[in-house]
Order: sequence, then structure tokens, then C-alpha cells
Amino acid sequence: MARRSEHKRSELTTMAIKAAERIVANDGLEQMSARRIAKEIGYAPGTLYNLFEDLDELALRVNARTLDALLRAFEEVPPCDTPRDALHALADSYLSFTSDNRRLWDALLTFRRNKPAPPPQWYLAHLGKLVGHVAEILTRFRPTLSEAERAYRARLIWASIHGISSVANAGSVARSLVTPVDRMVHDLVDIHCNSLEGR
Amino acid sequence: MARRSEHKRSELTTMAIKAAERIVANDGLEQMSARRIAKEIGYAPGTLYNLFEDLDELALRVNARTLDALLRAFEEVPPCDTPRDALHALADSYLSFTSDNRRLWDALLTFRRNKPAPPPQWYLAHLGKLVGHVAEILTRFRPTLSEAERAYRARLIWASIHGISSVANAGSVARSLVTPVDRMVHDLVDIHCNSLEGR
DNA sequence: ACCTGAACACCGTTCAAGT
DNA sequence: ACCTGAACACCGTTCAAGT
Repeated sequence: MARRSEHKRSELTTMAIKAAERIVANDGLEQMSARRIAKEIGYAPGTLYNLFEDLDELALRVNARTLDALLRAFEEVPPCDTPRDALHALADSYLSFTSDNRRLWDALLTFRRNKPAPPPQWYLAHLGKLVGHVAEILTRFRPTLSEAERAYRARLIWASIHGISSVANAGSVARSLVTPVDRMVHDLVDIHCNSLEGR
Repeated sequence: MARRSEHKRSELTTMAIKAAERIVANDGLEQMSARRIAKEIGYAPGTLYNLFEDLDELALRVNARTLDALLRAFEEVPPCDTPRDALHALADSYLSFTSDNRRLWDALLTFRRNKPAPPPQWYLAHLGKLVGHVAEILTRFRPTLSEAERAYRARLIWASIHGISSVANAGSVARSLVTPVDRMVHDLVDIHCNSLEGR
């Protein structure tokens, strides 16, 4: 029926991603449907399949923007005198980002592709940068640590902190296990710091 | 149309829960639909709404059985000489249970009710027992710890371990961040133990 | 009283047909 | 070439009507 070309393909793509992001941020990932996105941008559902392979790809693009935003927040964390303070500052940044962007962060954590497929390489690169922020601080604790060990330790710290934050965000079912979240995260950071300092 | 009464109401309930569990274990929570459960037990979809308030309740009942099974596994963990060994043994039990029951455990972690509601009291009781197993071991580390502090510490340990295991189970997207899972969990347990021993 | 199954309001995805 | 929208195969949930 059509040939509107009111928007360039790239514009249309951006419109769709932003509409999807808006829906996820406001109403959660469950509400992000092809029909609703299409309605919001004023196109037919079929059009989305012209721009994206499927809804999975669209969700991945939304998550990529969320990760980008978190990385930007990390970069704005002011430098600290001690590595311990630096880790605490990073944890604070993480906690405030995830609470300011509850639903978007939740979407990132709970999203599962319908057809199992290896994650795109740019997605892994994003995650790598996230862990890189932690790894960088670890060099100040233990300058002699090999790069591999530093990366491993950074992943260990990140995953354990993430555990608390993810339980806190996971429905209301287990939230009582991780209260108060802030105190738990900072206690955990201290435990990791103590271990890094060898005490 | 009907009045079969081939099964008592309680039998029907059990049949439905077991069918749902089978579907979740084999094909994941996404595949657990009212229509499919009904077909498996040979009744109409509407019948399920006679037995349960909605699908959320059915999913909760499946999760309860999974938690029960995990608690049973915990109870079978043989006693250990040192509290450190005991924590490692508990972690091993957790790791092997979650890998033997991937999809059921995943369902427990990712399930979110459609209508937000406080978790039923029996559900919280189950979670409490889970943390209780950890708390019990902590008395051996620090007999003088108050009950509240012991419970807090147990939640901290459990949540951080759970973080690693949940990332490992979360699609393939972030799994690379938590490999090898076993080593990470045991390193984390050691860090917690060191902290408890005050070094 | 118990169970049915059509009905309602939704999904993701495809693809022939229109401009 | 681009976009549509009907069509297909699904959802959860309800409830009038049958036995």
C-alpha cells in the first residue's frame, strides 16, 4: 500500500529504538510489543521487520543504550585518593544508576533471546568495558597482579555485587533477603578490599 | 458440558502442578501456558481457573517444589569438621543442584508475577530456611555474633554467591563474565571465610 | 457442582499485494 | 523499493451454558 518515505531508514530505526526504550522505561520489558511500538511511531507492525531481524534485536539495541548510559555514569565518577574509595564510588554510581533506571536495568538483566544465539560481539565489548572500570582500580591495590588475574578478580567483584542488586530488583519475591541494599553492597566491597589488601 | 469427576479436586491440582513442572523442566518457563497444561492433563483450559487463581499461582507452586528440593539437597550435605569446609560443601550442593535443574532454577529466579503482589508467607519461609542453613554455619565461625548480625551476614554471603550463579544461568549474554563458575564461587566463599576469621 | 469451549483482547511474524 | 495489513499460530482469562 505504501511508499511514504517520510523518514529515512536510519531515522525510522532510531524512532523505533527510542519508542521501545520509552515503553520499557515506563512499563517494563513485557509491555514492549511490535504492535505497540509500531503504533507509537505511526507505522505498521510489518515495518519493524524491515528494520530489525526480530524483536530480540530491538531489545538488544535498547539494552545497548542502557549499558552505554551506565558506562557514561562510570566515567563521570570523580577520581579518588584510595582504591578503596574508588571501588565504593563505583558501587555508589552503580546503585544509583540501577535505581534511577529500574525498568531499563531490569530489562538488561532479564532479557532472554527467543532463539538462542551467541551474543553479538559489540555486546560483549560493552560488558568488557564495564568490568574494565573495576579492573583498573585493582591495579592500584595490587600493581603486580597479572592482567588475567586482575580481570578475573574484577569479574568476581562485579558478579557478587551484581548478585545483590539483581536480587533487589527481582520482583518482590526475594527482595527481603537483600535489605538494606546499600549497606550490603558496601560491606561486600569492603570485604573484597580487605582481601585485596591481604588482611 | 461436563461433570467428569474422574479425579478429586486435589488430584487435579497435583496433576496440573506436575504437568507444569514437567513443561518448565523440559522447555522452560516461557512454554508453560494454560492451554498446554490443560492439554497435558486432558482437561479444558478453563478448568485450571477452577483450581488456581491464575497462572501466577501455578508458577509459584512449581517454584515452591523447586525450593523444597533444594532444601532437601542441603539437608543431605554431610557434616564437616570446619565451618569453612561446611560453607564450601553447601556451595557445591547449590552449584550441582542449579546445574542439574537449570530450567527449574531459572524459573525460580526469573519468575515475575503479572499483577504485583506481596509474596506469600510460605514462600518467604522457604527462603528463610535457605539462608538459615548458611546462618547455622556462621555460629561456628563467630559464636558471639548476635542473631541479627548472623542473619545479615548469611544473606550477604548467599546473595553474592547467588549473583555469580544467576549470571551464569542468565541466557548466554553475560555468561563469559562468570567462568569458571565453580572456581569463582569457591574463591568467593574463601573471601567470606577469611573475613569471618578476621584476617 | 463441575467442566467446557467459545469469546475477548491480546501476542510475534510473514508475505502477497498495493503504490 | 517501501510499506501495509490481513493471516497464521499462538497467548491469559472469563463466563454462559451444558450435564
